[in-house]
Amino acid sequence: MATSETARRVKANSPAPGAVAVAQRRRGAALERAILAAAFAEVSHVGYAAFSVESVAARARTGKASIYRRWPTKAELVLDALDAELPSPRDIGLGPDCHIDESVTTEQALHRIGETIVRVLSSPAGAAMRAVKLEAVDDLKLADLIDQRFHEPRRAALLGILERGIARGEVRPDAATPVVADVLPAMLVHRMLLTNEPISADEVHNAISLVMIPLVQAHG
Amino acid sequence: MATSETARRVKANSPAPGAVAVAQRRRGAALERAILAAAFAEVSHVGYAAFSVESVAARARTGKASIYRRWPTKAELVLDALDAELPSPRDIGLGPDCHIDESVTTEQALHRIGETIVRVLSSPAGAAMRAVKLEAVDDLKLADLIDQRFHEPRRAALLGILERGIARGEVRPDAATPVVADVLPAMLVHRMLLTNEPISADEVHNAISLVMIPLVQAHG
Amino acid sequence: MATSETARRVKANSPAPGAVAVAQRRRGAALERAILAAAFAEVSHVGYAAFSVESVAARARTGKASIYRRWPTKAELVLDALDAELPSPRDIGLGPDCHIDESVTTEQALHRIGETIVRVLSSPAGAAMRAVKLEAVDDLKLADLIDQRFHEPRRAALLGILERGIARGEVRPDAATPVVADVLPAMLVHRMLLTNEPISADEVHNAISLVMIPLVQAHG
Amino acid sequence: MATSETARRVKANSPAPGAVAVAQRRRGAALERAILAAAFAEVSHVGYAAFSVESVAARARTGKASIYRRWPTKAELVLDALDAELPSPRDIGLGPDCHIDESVTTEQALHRIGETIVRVLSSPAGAAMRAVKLEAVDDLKLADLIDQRFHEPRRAALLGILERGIARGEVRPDAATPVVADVLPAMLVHRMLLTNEPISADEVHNAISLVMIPLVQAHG
DNA sequence: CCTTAATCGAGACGGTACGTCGTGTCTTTAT
DNA sequence: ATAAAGACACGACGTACCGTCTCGATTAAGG
Repeated sequence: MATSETARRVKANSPAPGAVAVAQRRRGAALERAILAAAFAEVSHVGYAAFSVESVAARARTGKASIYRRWPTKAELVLDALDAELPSPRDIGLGPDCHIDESVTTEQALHRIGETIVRVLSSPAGAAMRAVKLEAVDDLKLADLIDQRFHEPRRAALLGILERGIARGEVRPDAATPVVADVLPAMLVHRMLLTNEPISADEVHNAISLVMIPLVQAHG
Repeated sequence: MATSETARRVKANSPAPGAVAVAQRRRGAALERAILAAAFAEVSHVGYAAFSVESVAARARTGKASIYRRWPTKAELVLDALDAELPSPRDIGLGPDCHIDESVTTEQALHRIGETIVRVLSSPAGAAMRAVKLEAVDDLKLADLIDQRFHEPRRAALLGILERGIARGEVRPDAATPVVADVLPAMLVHRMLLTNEPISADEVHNAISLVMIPLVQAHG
Repeated sequence: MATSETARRVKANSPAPGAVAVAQRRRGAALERAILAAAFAEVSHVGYAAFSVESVAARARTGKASIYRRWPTKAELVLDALDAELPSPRDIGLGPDCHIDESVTTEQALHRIGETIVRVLSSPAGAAMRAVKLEAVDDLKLADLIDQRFHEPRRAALLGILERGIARGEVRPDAATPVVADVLPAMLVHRMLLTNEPISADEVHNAISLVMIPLVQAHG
Repeated sequence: MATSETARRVKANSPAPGAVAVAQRRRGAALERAILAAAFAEVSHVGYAAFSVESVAARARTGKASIYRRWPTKAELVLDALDAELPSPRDIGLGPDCHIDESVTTEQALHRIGETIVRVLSSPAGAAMRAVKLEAVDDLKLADLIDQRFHEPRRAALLGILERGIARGEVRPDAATPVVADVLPAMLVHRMLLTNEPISADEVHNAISLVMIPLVQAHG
């Protein structure tokens, strides 16, 4: 039995009368983009908890199967959606291969990256991202994915800043390690998770001047 | 009339005719404890995401209504369950009035506290706690509760260690601030959330020797 | 993960503003009747092939689970729905304990039952019933069920008529067997299945006068 | 941009790189035969209800389009499959021109034909055939095709036997009518559809000795 | 012989329905 | 009154097929 001797439906198939072109059936990358955009919209509007594959499919005007074919879990779908929409380090001029102007000091660069982290975390997308981490609590693979996608680039950007600082004599030579590079994001994320209140500019300033700078500065 | 001889009838409500005594019906505090224990067991076994009120009710051999009457949301139920089962700060040697032996250096004390944090975070209850924390993203009350219950004692303990270190001349005088005291927990929690893998002793060691010590040490 | 941290929806729960009474939630027999009525309506309107549990649930304003709790398969649901709505032999005065007027001859009684069979088979419900048999082709249990519910009563009614005929001297004494009693329904059903055209009164007449009467009549 | 590194990419379309030769692509009649064989296999193995075009395509190692191009509906596909695989009337000794030995009585001939009907109906193909027949309830063309292919030959054979019986003095002169000739097939088909259990030799015997013989015999 | 047009194989696509599960509410029965 | 049990209305889950469609790869035929 299983499924369907589902009545031969009188195929409507009318091309949405009024539509200019028949809205070509999308496939491949175009469809993928549409789904990701819908997923991002969905997660921004209703949040992660209320997020459903069903709604995304409806919003993207596609079938659930086309989504499940690409993303096995809700978390990975949301992750990709965020990835496609959130600014990457490069977008804000801090990517590993981005040139930073000579006049910018290490401290200023740290501020810039700190503010970006805070801004992203504070957006609706940031809330979604934190929620995805929830999912990752019991899911090693997902946790790794988040690390690779979100944290690794920032870690690299920070490492780059530290190395540049060494070259400029502002940072002590042994400070450019991953452990040190993780300190700033860790503090900001932790702070956000703890109190769930907006992080003020002062707090970012404090984290940098009271922790990062003392930690890395050349004792010259 | 000939109605539905086929229908699978709801089974007669006989109270398991073999049961000798019906094991006294619990109520009030006794019932509450049973539910919390079941919730804790559930969250430890299947994790937070797969946690369901239905399963808790089954495990506690009670009805869902008895649970909903007491806890409006899953998060609060789990939080209460954790609260009831997790060791208190004093139990793990982090109480504000716990004495540290003279012979212990600041670095050794930091190690001790780092290992304690890791041990608690790594337990099943810790996993649940992390999940509740992330769930609490939009819930200030929950966030505060967790902060007060889990993080505040550690912050206090760390501040105590730093002040003791200043007295012993091992720590520079201006390092005993809440911001600095939060660095170690932040790093460990962040690390845990990121990769969800067990944190090795080496990593704790690194966090302390590469970050905490350079950050706080007196420049002799 | 599985299901739902499905957003705490702001329960509308408004009792259909304007509704006189809150339309008490149905249960047990009342709900069952509503479902069967909906199923019958559905099968009559769209036919068996296009019949879906989903639509029945919608029409009966209940959930699918309440249907699946009672009927494991579509076929059994339809069967029960038909059973509840179709006339039983007793309804048409041919039940085993129904008294038949003295003045009615065996031949007339056979006509009456033949016409009833044809009428039922020709109704939308009859079409559905035939379709249920399709399902039964690979399903022994279902086939038995159909036999018990639909054919056994008619067989009994026919046997009753034959026995009455023996008492009246119109039927030879050894003709009142199940095999003989099945001949008329078999012919009519077979004829219906074969050509799918309406069966005329003449055809029923022929079946009776050319087959049944010669088969059972006393040779006196 | 950083789009969906997670997305499970459609696998590259390489033609199974280990396969030595790609086993010639079929078309036209050869392909058609392969599809019909697959459809027959499918209907024999899983039955008519669970039959799916998708499975047939997989089994025949072709695409769904190649099937839909040829058969618009499941029923027609199955019917053609049966048509191609089932034995023709002549193969089973029911052809109009098959000679019956002098020594065979009418009763013996009826037995022979009854057993043949039962054998065919009981085969997997017979089950499929019954299902198609029931499916054809609303499809006159299909109904006719089945009638012509399966029932007409039997009716003719039976009429032949009855006429031969008249000539031999075993059958009363007015019994050789289509209505009478349909009685035996009707009973057997009906019996099969009803209970879906194998029909024993005894049952065939009963149908003949309790119904056919009394019905047709000369009263001499 | 080499195009060129079919048509094949594979499977993505937009859908519908499946049967299951968990939600939070409600009802019933038995303490 | 409240506990236990579980039915109920609902909505989403992830899967299976539907019938249509697109996209190379293969072929058989025609120039």
